[in-house]
Formats: sequence, C-alpha cells, structure tokens
Amino acid sequence: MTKQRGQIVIDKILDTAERLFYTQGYCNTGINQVIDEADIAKGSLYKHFESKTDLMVAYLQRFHQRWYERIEQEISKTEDPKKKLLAILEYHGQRQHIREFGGCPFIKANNEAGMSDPRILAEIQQAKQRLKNLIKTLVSQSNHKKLMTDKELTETIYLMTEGGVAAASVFKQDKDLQAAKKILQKLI
Amino acid sequence: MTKQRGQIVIDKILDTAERLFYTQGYCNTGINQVIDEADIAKGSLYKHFESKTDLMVAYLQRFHQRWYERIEQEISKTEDPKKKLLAILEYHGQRQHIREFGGCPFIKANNEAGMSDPRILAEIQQAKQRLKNLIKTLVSQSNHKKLMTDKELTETIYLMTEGGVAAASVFKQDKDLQAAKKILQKLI
DNA sequence: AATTAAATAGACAAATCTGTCTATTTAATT
DNA sequence: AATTAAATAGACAGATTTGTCTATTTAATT
Repeated sequence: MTKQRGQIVIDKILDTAERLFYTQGYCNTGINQVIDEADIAKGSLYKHFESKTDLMVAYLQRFHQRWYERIEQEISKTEDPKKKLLAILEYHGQRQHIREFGGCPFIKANNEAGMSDPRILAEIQQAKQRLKNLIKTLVSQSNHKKLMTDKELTETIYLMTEGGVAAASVFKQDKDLQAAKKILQKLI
Repeated sequence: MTKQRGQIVIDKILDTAERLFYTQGYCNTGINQVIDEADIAKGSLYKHFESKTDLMVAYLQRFHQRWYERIEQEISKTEDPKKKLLAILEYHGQRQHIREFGGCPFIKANNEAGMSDPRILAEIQQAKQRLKNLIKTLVSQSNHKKLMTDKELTETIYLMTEGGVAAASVFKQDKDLQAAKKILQKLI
C-alpha cells in the first residue's frame, strides 16, 4: 500500500504550514507562501482545506498527535517513573534548542488564533491536559519524597515545564529548563 | 502644568494600541483600527511614530514601566518578604482575571513580533529579568525553609509564575496560579 | 491679534491578502 | 486504451494593508 497522490499533497501542505506557522507566525504567513514553499497549486490547497483557519486547525491536530507520540517515545527509554519525569523536562529543553527557542507551538497558536476558532483553543487545551495527565500518572507511580502531595508535585512539574519553555523563548536558551530539572531531582 | 496637546494624542494612541495589540494581537490589528478607536487622524499617528513597529516598541516600553510599577506597588502592601512573594503569584492571578485570561502581554508580543525587531525582544527580556531579580531579592530576604537554595527557589517561583500565566491563557482560569501560591506556601 | 505649530479628514499609492475560477496537464482506474 | 479524478498554472476579484500627501481647521504662543 503506497501513499495516495492526495495524501502526498496534503502532507506537503501540512509540513509547510507547520514550519511557517511556527517560525513566522500564523498571521505573518500568507497562503501564497505556503503553496510556493510546499510546491503545490493553490487549487490543491483549497481542495483539501476550506480556509486558512481550517489549515491551522488541521496543522494543530496533526501536530498534537505527533507531539504526544514523541513524548511517549522519549519517556519509554527508561522504566523509572522519576527518570521519566526528568526526561520530560530534558526533552522540552532539547526541543526548544531544535526550535531555536521559538517557544511552545501551542501557546503561540493560542496567542495568535486561540480566540478566532473554538477548534483551535479546544485542541490546545486537550494537548496541555494530556501533558498534565501524563505527569500526574508518573508522579503517582514515582514513590517520591512526599515533600508535597501528588497533586502539588504534578502541578509544580507542569508549571515548571510550561514556564521553562516560555523562558526559553524569551532568553533564547534552555538553562531555565535545565534548572527546573535539577530542582525536580531534589523534589522527587 | 497641564498636559500638552501632543501628549494627549500620544496617550490616546498608546492606550488604544495597548488594548488592541493585547486583545486582538499585533498582526490582527491594523493602523486604521487604531486611529479609528483612538479617535485621532492618521497623520497624527505617523507624526509621533515612524511605523507600526515603532508603535509596538513604544507600547511595550510604556507597558513595561507601568507593569513593574504595579508589581512594586502591590508587594509594598506587606512588609514580610514571604508574603511579598506570595503576593506576586496572587497578583498575576488577579491580572489574568482582569485580562480575561489572555496570557502574558510580553510573551504574546514576543511570539508575534519578537524576531521582527531587536528592540522588541530586548524590552521583553529586560522586563522578565526585572521580575526574576525582584523574586531573587525577596527570596534572599525571606528566611525560607532552605528546602532548596536561594537560586533554586527563585527559579521555581519564576517558573511557576510564568507557567501559571501560560496555563491561565490556555484553560481560561487562574487555578494553576492559585495552586502555585499554595505550593509556594509549603516551600517557604 | 498675529504667527506658528499641530491635528484633522480623507484621498491615494502600492503592495498584499484570501479565496475563486478556468483551462490544461497529469495520473490513476476501469 | 478510455475514462475519470486530481493536480497544475495563473488570472482575477475584492478586500485590506501600511504609509504618504494635501488642504483645512484648531489650538497654543508671541
């Protein structure tokens, strides 16, 4: 079963949209630039996506799925729940480095287009909630020091992750995320 | 000494730009909407600001100053450094409520326009650094429990603040910031 | 009161934006 | 091989964008 012709076009569009929407921003990226860099015709884009907003939604949905799969894959490298928690912070630092400290794609999308379409906000909320739930599960399995409750530790880790990525986008480095990792080592 | 005519115009422009750039976003706000809602002429805007980017920079500079003054005023309500630290989290929750959970103005500006002009990123970095320094000073005065070092506690508080505001913008509520406050009470 | 500076309304240019449409070519399927 | 569906290039509409410019009115200053 080889790839359908249509799927190749869709993939090229979504790949390009993902790259441009993230690096330049949704508003700063025109449809014409997307079709130019994706090397497809405008008619093809509007055959598969009703509007630019729909393209944004589709990008976020696909990104949400791939993003979560990457995190799951990353923490699967160790069995220890404590190490898995540390890996989440480590991973976010690595990703921000790859992304040249452009910040969280979900937060970016939310800031620019979160209020314009309910599907956008919903997708972002679901993604963030999944991360929270993942942390919660790992915390409950971690047998941590009980310096705080499971709920509080979960919250702390989530906030340090979110804050660390934001700090990375401001200061263009990942030392806040690295610091968060060291702090977490003391807390668990 | 009453207000100069020019200053009134500048204030109206900056007030409107601040409101629209935050609620709608920089890209989603046109110069024409700014002059319409500020109720001034287009020529007046371009007399005081060379470009839309310059207006953004001026908005951020004024906002940075006022923002920091508000925080200083807020924490001046108590003498206890521990309570001052808690007040920072409390204050950010209140502000996000007022802002209808639109997130951090600096992070928003950075995501949308941080790479387009070095002055924008510089202003945002300075603002965030000031917050970090403020927390650092308060931590050093707080005589906290020493569950972690001063540096680590400072980092934790900063990250929880940054992450809490981001979470507020995603989930449209301030309970993450409230949770952060309760966690901080345990840490100090 | 006369002069100077600033604010105004609004036309305008030039570029860009999203989205539509047509005519043609390419590829997959029967 | 014939048919059907999809991708292409590109023109086009209509709206919107930033920024400029002119002519006029308003306000402050000498």
